[in-house]
Amino acid sequence: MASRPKATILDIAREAGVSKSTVSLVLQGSGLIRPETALKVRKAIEDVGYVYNRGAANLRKAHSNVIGMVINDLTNPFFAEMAVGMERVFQSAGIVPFIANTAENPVRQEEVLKSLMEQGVAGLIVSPARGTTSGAFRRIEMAGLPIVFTMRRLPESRIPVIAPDNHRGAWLATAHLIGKGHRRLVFFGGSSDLVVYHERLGGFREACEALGIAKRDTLVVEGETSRKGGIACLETALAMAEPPSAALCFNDAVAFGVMLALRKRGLEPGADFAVVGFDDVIEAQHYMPALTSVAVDSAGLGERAAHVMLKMIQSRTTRAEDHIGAVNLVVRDSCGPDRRAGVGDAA
Amino acid sequence: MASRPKATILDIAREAGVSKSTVSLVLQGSGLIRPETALKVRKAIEDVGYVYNRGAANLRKAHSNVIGMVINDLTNPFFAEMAVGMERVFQSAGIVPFIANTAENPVRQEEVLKSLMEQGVAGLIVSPARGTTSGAFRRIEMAGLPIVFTMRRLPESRIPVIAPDNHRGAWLATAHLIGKGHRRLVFFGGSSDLVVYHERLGGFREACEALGIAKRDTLVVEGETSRKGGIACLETALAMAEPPSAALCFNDAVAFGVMLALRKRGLEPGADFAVVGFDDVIEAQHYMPALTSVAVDSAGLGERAAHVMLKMIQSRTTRAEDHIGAVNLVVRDSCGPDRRAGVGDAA
DNA sequence: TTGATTTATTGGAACGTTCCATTTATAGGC
DNA sequence: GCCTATAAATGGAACGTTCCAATAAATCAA
Repeated sequence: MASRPKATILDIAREAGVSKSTVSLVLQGSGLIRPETALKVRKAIEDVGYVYNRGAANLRKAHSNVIGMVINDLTNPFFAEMAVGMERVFQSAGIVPFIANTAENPVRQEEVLKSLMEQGVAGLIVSPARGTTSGAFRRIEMAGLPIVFTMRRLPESRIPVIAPDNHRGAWLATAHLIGKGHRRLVFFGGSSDLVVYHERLGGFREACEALGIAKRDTLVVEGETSRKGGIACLETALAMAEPPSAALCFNDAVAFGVMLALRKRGLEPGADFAVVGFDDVIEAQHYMPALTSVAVDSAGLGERAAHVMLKMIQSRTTRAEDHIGAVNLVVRDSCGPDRRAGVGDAA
Repeated sequence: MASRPKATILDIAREAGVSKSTVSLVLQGSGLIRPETALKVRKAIEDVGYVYNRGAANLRKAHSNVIGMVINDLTNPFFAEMAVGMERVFQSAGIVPFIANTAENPVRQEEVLKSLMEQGVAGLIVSPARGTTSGAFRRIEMAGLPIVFTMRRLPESRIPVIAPDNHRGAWLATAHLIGKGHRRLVFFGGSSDLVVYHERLGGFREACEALGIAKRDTLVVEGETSRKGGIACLETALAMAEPPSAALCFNDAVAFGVMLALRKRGLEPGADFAVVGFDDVIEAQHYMPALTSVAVDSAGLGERAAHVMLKMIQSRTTRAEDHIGAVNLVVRDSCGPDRRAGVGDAA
């Protein structure tokens, strides 16, 4: 039963009593073949259990129907949502996306990209792993393969990027916190090797400055962009001589960690300490308290990225416009007023 | 800049002043070539920006290094965890897993499987979409391609399965609830087109029977295996003339939905209504209250599946043993005693 | 030196497709 | 009947690799 010699179009041709060219034509759905002949061929295909060999085909026509999707952290629901958005549009274009996970590991990313290219993908959608060197995509660009970045950009690369308006999102969230009466704020999580980090932190800082928060009252604690990182961030913040009363978190995962750590210390998120997240993953609305977060429409960004990729493939170009997606702050229950100041409305 | 003609080993050969065979040998890391020659070749490879064409190679050697991983719901963190487990072991074997999502859609699944096969994968790890017909994998079996199922099995298929001990897990969870004094229990979520459903429901029923719960006190409410499904389940249960006091949920997503719906009605999960989940995803421990759930070690199952697949590929067989993974109940705060009975300890 | 042995390198056929240029069959016009 | 136009089917070269058998070069034994 194991591995009989695979059937080829020649086997089908023999079985159906036609030539290999005819079989090939049928396979491609050409209208040149008489319907009855096509039927006969299709039956033969079924009978011999034929599997199309795309590798062999690509040897001639070099137009594969798969695109690679390289993601830095599959366990972050945010990326899963984005992936689903992409799949929606690719499906209707007859393209199959293969997803590969890099787990934030540049070495792994290198392997994965290599493998995808060797496989002859038509294009690449990449959310680069942290610490990716700027040369990592040189080979891909050299090969003239369409590529777009999502969510993250590389410092000095000219590869098109599809990402949310991080700066604005952070600005909005920060303004919200300040509006609630908080006067000593902190930015939690992320690290400076990420461009996104600078964008979000920039929005935070500018909002603070614009709305009259003193420099010495706008704090920053770097950390992992995960629940664990959030826990650690809160610990360091509370250990300060003069702790902040509100935090903007790099993403929702960090915010969840912060809320968790607050609870562990007997503090109530929202009432005793305000926290706002970034990304607005589905879980955000289901937490207790529900998390105020910057919605980035991950599925929409995924769709957008897919469309850009499609366009690039069709027009065989390697250039495209950046796309900065709109964001909006979803206010829920995780940011009450600053207790000490006694300003603002109840959560 | 766009799409120059791609370099082939012949271009490299010319560049390096050797034959194509030599280049091929270098590419495969053969020890037969003189180190200096190899170096010269590698330099040429770098210079011309060569990309290996695995499709062409597979035409001859038919041993690809990619395996396909077909998952029914990428947004369920449970599967992402499993995927990560698999990747760990594949990576060290030099195999690249490509992930494809079917979104519980059998038609989509068909397309994805076809594409993966055409791409010449070495094997397939599949968590079948709900409603998959038993014939869906016939072609794959005919082709003698190694395939293993994870998490779900098909009614009468002989394809090896890697899955948790659903029956036992449900039994343990049910016994726990009964031990807490509950006397009228319900099973929430899932539907009978899933084999897993029958396994878990079976464990629930047997435990009820064995531990003296009357048939008319063991209820069942089918529903989607999602948060939304959980919400719906609770609504129907509370609308009953004689509502249950505790629920075993098909999975954690359903349990989260149930807890959410309880809150909306002003009921406290754990105190007013006991709920236990299944899968023990990471979120379970972070919910309020923390969810009691059946841990299935998803990453471990993923690793297991990967190992089985590796073994199948090496021994070029298409058979393998099923593997039923151990489960254990993680008791947290979501199951207090039955209030009405006033039995058992405090949560 | 000559042959035998080992070490490096090479040409050519094969893999399963596509596609162009042909050939063969079918129909239409007179 | 023959010629032309169209429709349907076909053979062969090409795609980029691997691998076998063969050659060329280097080393050794005598």
